[in-house]
Amino acid sequence: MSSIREQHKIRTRRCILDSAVKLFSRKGFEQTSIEELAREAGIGKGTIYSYFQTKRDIVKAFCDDQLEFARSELAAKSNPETPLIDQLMIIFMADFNYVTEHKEFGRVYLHEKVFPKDPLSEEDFQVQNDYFDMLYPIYRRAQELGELRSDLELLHISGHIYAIYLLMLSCWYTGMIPTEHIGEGMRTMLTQTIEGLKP
Amino acid sequence: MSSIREQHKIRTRRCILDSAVKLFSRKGFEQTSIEELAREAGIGKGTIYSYFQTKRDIVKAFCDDQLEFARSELAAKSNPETPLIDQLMIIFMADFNYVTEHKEFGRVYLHEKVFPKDPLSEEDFQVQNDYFDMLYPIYRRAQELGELRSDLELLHISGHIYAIYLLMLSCWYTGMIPTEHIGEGMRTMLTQTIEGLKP
DNA sequence: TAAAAAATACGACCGCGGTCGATTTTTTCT
DNA sequence: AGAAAAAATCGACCGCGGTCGTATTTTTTA
Repeated sequence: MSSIREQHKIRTRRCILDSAVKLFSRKGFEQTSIEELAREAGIGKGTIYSYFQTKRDIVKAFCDDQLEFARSELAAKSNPETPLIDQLMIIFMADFNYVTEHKEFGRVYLHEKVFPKDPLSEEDFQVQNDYFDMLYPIYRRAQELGELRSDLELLHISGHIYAIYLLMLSCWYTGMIPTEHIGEGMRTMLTQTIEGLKP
Repeated sequence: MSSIREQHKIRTRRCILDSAVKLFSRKGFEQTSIEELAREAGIGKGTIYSYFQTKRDIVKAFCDDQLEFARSELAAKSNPETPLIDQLMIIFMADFNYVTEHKEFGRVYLHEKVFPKDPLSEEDFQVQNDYFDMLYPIYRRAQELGELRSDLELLHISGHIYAIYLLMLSCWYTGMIPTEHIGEGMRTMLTQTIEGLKP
């Protein structure tokens, strides 16, 4: 029904996000001003703030979208018959490769999501939970196949593996591990997670 | 030798840090302006920038100092005869309690240290390594006592436990786990780390 | 001890993120 | 169709982080 208006809004929003990807990737997040972004998108500065509440929210919106997309992609690709660790490697390395190509977005997003200023909103929790939910079937299947203990809560298993993923991201952002070694590092740590630290 | 000048510099630096602790804790990091901080410290705005390069560096300086202090404290307290997990709980809960009382400092510090904009400087790496080094004797002792596998590199063990610690901090900052449950969560996850995920 | 040199303190100034009321564009009502 | 209402656009404006040239204080020199 409401046509011109709605369509235009959707197009403008896309345009802002596209311009953001272009500029943030090229010049960095902090080095790109909202005015520049507005100019690139061909709109006024104030208009951006009727689409996004803060500069960081632009990153959040983009990443949430991408995460949703990645989730649907992976749900299709995943093969429950391959060993757990290989499935995890496929998922996390896909994620990781994405981050390396959008370093600035990943960084700002991680700041907001991992160590936020205020507790996460109900909506942000949902994004997080949706991601965990995607992995649950994999863990459950691994439990059935005897690859994972069945006496552990799925939440704790998910959390544990998420922790390892965060660690690897941190190692990459800090420069402790170069891009080309992240894969083997990830595999080593995942193996260690599954095997355990005790003899 | 150089007296008046050096002494005054040290005193001013302390004064800035004290004022920062006071104001950041009371009003939050972003909500406290440098001008306010300068007024509280009884100096000019520009002067602050001859002691610290950026606003966030004030937090970094404070936290690095505290970390150094905490390290020396713990080295004295630690008892190599208690079970590994209890030692780790003592160390990390001490850290954690400190963070809860300096939430704003911890948040800004973690952003800088875990997902930094640029690779960590040599100096920042040192701070990190010093912290790991403090834990190495504990892990080595645990290996000798048969509590930890001896075929694992200490770096990987340290990294793994650090990952769990980051996870718990994230759960706290996001509001996923309330303060009073962090202890049991930490213990659960550490146990799971040591036992492993496979049957 | 006076003057030169060096180090430190300062606040006006700049560009940026974000706000707000005035203006324009679209929709709804009669 | 035209008027009234609603929604969206805009850029001047505000406070903040950070810079920089100038003023002030301390140290060195003679």
